Amino acid sequence: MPELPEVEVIRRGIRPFLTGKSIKKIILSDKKLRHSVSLWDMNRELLGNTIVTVKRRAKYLLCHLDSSALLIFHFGMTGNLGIFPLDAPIAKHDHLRIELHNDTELRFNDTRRFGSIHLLRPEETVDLENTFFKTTGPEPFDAAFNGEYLFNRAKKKTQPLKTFIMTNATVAGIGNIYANESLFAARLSPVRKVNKISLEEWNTLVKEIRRVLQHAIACGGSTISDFVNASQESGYFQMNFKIYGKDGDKCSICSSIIQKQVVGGRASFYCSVCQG
DNA sequence: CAAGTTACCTGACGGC
DNA sequence: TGCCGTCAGGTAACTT
Repeated sequence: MPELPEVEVIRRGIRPFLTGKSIKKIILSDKKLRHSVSLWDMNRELLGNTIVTVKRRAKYLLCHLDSSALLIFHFGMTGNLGIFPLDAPIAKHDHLRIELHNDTELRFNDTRRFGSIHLLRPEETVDLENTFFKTTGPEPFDAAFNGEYLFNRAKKKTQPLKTFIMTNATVAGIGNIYANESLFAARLSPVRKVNKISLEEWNTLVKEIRRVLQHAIACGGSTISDFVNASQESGYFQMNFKIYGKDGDKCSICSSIIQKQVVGGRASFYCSVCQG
């Protein structure tokens, strides 16, 4: 379930193996992803071109080509990218293989196919923020993401706090796990109505979201479930969750029993004492 | 227009 | 043993 930290870890993991490499061959599986690209379009925009930078925006990974074309990956629930020797066995659910000129291969694997692959032609990449990312909110580490921004955005809404921060238009990259962890760190209840949150509380939440995400990136991304880091070694660092999946356990602050409740259709974990 | 619900997928797991 | 229901959650499309 790659959220922002996991995508960032994948990016850092594969970037050195991709930059400066040109694309020699592309192989697609016959399975459809949530969104995918035809082999014909891939070949036209990618073959013979060189990857110049690997970036991230929200939970998307962006491979910029020297032609200015852009190959974009979203990992959905179970997606992953890795670099392999050409003769490494093909895994079940490998949906895209991009052979590079140095006889290595970038492989996109996605068991549940909630992931997506997008390809933008050079002329489509000039103003990404107003096109592809038109509805995507600020990055959590951007100055634009601050207490005042959240306060103003929330004041006319009645949503639960957790749903609000998981909405990509509010802030990019926060999924269920880090929403739970950030709210616990900020001592805020997931079910609070967002129009009742004070500016001071929003400021605290911004600070805690950044701290939680930064910590997760530093831990190499979480290794929960089927996330595997870019070098394909499962779990080299394990993020220690304080609240996610801990229902029935004692709160690390006050020893009360951690509760589980569905909020906005998603499993939510919280301490009813600390996050009153 | 905001907010809530469902569809898309596979695999792991628990109950019987 | 094996069958079935449930759950996991990112996002878009849908309904209320």
